[in-house]
Amino acid sequence: MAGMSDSSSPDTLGAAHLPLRDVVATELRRLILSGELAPGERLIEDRLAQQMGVSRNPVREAIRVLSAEGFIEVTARRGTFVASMSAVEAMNLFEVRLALEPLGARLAARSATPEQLGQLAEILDRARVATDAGNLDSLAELNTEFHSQVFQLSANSYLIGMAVPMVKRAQWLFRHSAANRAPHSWTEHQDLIEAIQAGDEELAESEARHHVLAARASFLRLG
Amino acid sequence: MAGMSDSSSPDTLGAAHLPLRDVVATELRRLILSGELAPGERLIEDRLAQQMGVSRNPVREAIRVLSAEGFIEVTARRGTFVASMSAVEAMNLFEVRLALEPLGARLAARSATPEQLGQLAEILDRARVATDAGNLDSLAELNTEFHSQVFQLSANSYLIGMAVPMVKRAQWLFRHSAANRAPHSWTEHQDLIEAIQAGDEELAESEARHHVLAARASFLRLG
DNA sequence: GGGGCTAACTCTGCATACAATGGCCGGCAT
DNA sequence: ATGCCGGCCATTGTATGCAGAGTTAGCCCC
Repeated sequence: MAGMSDSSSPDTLGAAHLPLRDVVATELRRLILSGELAPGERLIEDRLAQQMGVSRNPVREAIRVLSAEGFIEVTARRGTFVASMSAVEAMNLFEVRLALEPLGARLAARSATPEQLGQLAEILDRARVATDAGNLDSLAELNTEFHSQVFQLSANSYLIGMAVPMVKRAQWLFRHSAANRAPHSWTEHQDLIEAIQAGDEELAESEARHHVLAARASFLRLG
Repeated sequence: MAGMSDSSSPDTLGAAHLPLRDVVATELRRLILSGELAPGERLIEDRLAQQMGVSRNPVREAIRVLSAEGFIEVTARRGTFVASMSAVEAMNLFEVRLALEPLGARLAARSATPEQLGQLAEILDRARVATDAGNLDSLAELNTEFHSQVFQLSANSYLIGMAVPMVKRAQWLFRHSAANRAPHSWTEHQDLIEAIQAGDEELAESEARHHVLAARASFLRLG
C-alpha cells in the first residue's frame, strides 16, 4: 500500500510527491481511525475536496480504495458513508483475525530476519515509553504498527495486503468500542516476539491465537 | 456515451444501471481472468477508455479497485500493469487460502440456509453438465462460483469481502499455470457440500483444507 | 389533515480540458 | 563508439464543467 513509509523511496530526486489520491486516502483513513469522522457519517465529495484543497477526482479515487479496504460504504448514486461496525461485524472481524494472525505469526517465525526482529522490538520499546506516559492514542497506533510488522515479517505479500487493512479496522474497533487493554496486551506481544525470535512456528502461532482470543474476550466484556 | 442502456434496464424506477466504473472493473477482471490481458501487460488508461467507449475517469476508478484486489499493479506516474504471479506468490496465495477456506467452510456449516445450499448444489449440477460437455472455461468459472458461494454461506461479510477476490486470483492462477484438474476437484466439492449440509463444522473445515492442499499439490506437480 | 405530485436543489457520475512527469530519441562532445 | 544533454511525445495526474439521479419541501387536491 502506498499509504505508509516508503522509507525506501527509490523514486526520482527530491520533489517526487505522492499522488493526491494517496494523500487524500491516507488522510481519510486517519480521520476515520481517529474518530474525527464518525461511523455512519456521510462523506460529501465536494466538501472533502474543498477541505483538503484538491479537486473531486483524487477524492473519488481515494474513496474507491477506502471502500475496498472496508473503511467506508458506498451506495451507487446515493453517497458514501463511514463504515460502522455492528457487534456481529466485529465478531466477523475477530473470526478472520483468528485465522490470519496465527498464520502470520507462524510464517514470521519461519522467515524473520534479525533486522526485522529489531524493528519489532523497537516498537515494543516505544510502547513501554507510551505506557509509562499514559499516552493511550499512541499506544493504539503502536499496537497497529506491531501487528502490521508481524505480518511484514511473514514475507507473504498477499497476506500482508489483506492483513494490514484488517489490523487497522481492528484498531478502529477498539477506539470506538472502549478503552484499550494496554497492560495485558503488551506482555502477550512480548511472548509472541520471543516465539518468533526462537523460530518456533508452533509456539508463535499459538501465542498469536491466544492474543486474538484474549482481545476478543476483552471486547466481549466491554461490549 | 451512446445509448446502450436498453439492454438490461427496465428503466422503471430510477437506478437500474450500474455505474460505468463497475462495468469497467468487471470487464477488466474478465479480461485478466480470461487471459486476454496478459500478466505484465501495461494498461493505458486512454486506450482502455476508448475501447470501452467511456472516459478515463471511470477507468481510473476501476483501476484503484482492481489494484486493491491485487489484479493489477500500479506505480505512481509510471503506469499500471496486469499483475503477474511468481511461483513464490502463488505459494503465498495458497498459504492464505489454507487459512481462509477452512474457516469459510466451518462457518458455512454453522449457518447455511437450505436455500443457499440449493444454490451450491445447483452449481455442482451445472459443473456436471460442463464436465460432460468438456467445457473447461465454463468449469473454471463454476469452480470460482462454487468457492465464492461457500464463502457466501459463511455469512461473514468481512470474510466474504476478502475471500471472493482471493478465489478469483486462484482461478487466474490455474488458468495461467496449467490445465485444471477438473475430475478430482468436483468430487471433493461434493464431499464439502455434504459436510456443510450436515452442519458438521469439523468435517467441513477438514474437507476444505484437504481440497486446498490437493489443489496446491496439483499446482506444484504442474509448476 | 393526509397522500402524493412536482419543482428546486444537492450531489454523484461522467466527460473534457489542461498541467506535469517520465521515457525516448537524436545531437553533441569526449 | 560511449555517454551526457535537451527537446519531443506518450501517458499519467488534476481540475473544471455539465447532465441526470436522488432528495426534500411545499403545494394541490382529495
